[in-house]
Amino acid sequence: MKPRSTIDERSAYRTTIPGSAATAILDEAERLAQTRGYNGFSYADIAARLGVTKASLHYHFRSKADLGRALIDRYRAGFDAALTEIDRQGLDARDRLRRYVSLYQTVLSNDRMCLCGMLAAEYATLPVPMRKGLTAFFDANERWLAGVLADGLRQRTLRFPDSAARRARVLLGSLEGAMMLARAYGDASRFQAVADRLLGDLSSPKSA
Amino acid sequence: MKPRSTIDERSAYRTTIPGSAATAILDEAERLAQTRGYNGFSYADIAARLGVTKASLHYHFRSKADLGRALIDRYRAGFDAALTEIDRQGLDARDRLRRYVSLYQTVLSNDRMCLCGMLAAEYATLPVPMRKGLTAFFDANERWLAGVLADGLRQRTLRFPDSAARRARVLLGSLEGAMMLARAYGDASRFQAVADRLLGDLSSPKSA
DNA sequence: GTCTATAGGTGGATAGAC
DNA sequence: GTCTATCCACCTATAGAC
Repeated sequence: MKPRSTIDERSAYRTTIPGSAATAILDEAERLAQTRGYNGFSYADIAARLGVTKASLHYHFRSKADLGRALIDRYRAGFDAALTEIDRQGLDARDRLRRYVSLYQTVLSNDRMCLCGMLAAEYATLPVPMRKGLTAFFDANERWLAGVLADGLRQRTLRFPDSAARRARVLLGSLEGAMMLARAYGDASRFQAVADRLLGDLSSPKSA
Repeated sequence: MKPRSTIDERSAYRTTIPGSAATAILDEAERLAQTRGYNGFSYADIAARLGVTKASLHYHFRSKADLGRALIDRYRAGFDAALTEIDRQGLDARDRLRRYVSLYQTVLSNDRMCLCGMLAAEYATLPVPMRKGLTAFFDANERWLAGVLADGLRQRTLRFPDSAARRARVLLGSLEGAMMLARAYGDASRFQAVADRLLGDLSSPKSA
């Protein structure tokens, strides 16, 4: 049977898929950054885990700043995709928020912190190129949340006193903070309890 | 005129007050930890700022872990004192919460993050002796907040659907998270806006 | 693309003079 | 209490062989 293209053919005979080395590096760097922070891991940590030398890491990511930037870019893309997937399912505002919270919960259940929440703490020490990506990530989260909240207001499935944009900002900070503290306590249920209250605040009736 | 004691006499002729070296070290270490994190500063940073050598720092704090622990202990004591001072003034629950928020705002206006919120991000990399102090700090904050919230509930100056203890946990995480994000944006007013909403949620009437 | 080898710097920490 | 001098581990990064 003839392969449909040379690209497919090459793939079939390659033991390592294209970019897999870079992907493996990013995977391990992401895990380390989410648990120990950007200043809390080194090329040596990644190299040891992957069974390669530090020098080979520099072939894929010339500097640690480059690696850090790639980390944020990929994380951002994954998050965007996850939000798009939530939007695709035709859920109401409350269920979309629940799905959003479950993204955090998944991260936390792997003993990790949100990558960008983690890096926000280290902001002052980060290479400048990494900083822009951070606030862009938070801005994107706020925009998505504001859209969902505005939708919930229109549909009367959510209720809150201020604007959707303001409430989105409150929600984002609260979830990141709750996540951070839950991780320090090593107790993911602590996050879930707070998140449930935050969502409850948006849907509970104003009058008895 | 005869000094009342040799202790007083010595003090009068001493150019440096007792423990002032240790205090200066703690002051600078605290500033660095609040802006750059525990893993983001070194003995060299402190020594350079104070115009002494690294070796002399080790005389006062044998290891960086010792310094880190002293940092948390002092921060905790200062916070306890601030909360006691708030309680001493006979304010109602809402004003006590406003004063509590203003403690955060003061820290933030110096371009700093709450020391313990900062260290919470680095939790996995911290020397074990430092970890206990962290959660103890958060526990104390939650207890104080829960007390104020319960008081507000009794006085009917505050209103919220769940228990004071649960709401205290929501509030603490939300304030720490808002602080972290505001600092990344370099915008203290961002924190204030969120804090105002969080407090507003607790006092706004449930019915129109 | 991965290796060996190494450069050049900084980390926390200690010994011993003053 | 502070200094000089030093240790050794670790850091990011590069050169050049394979």
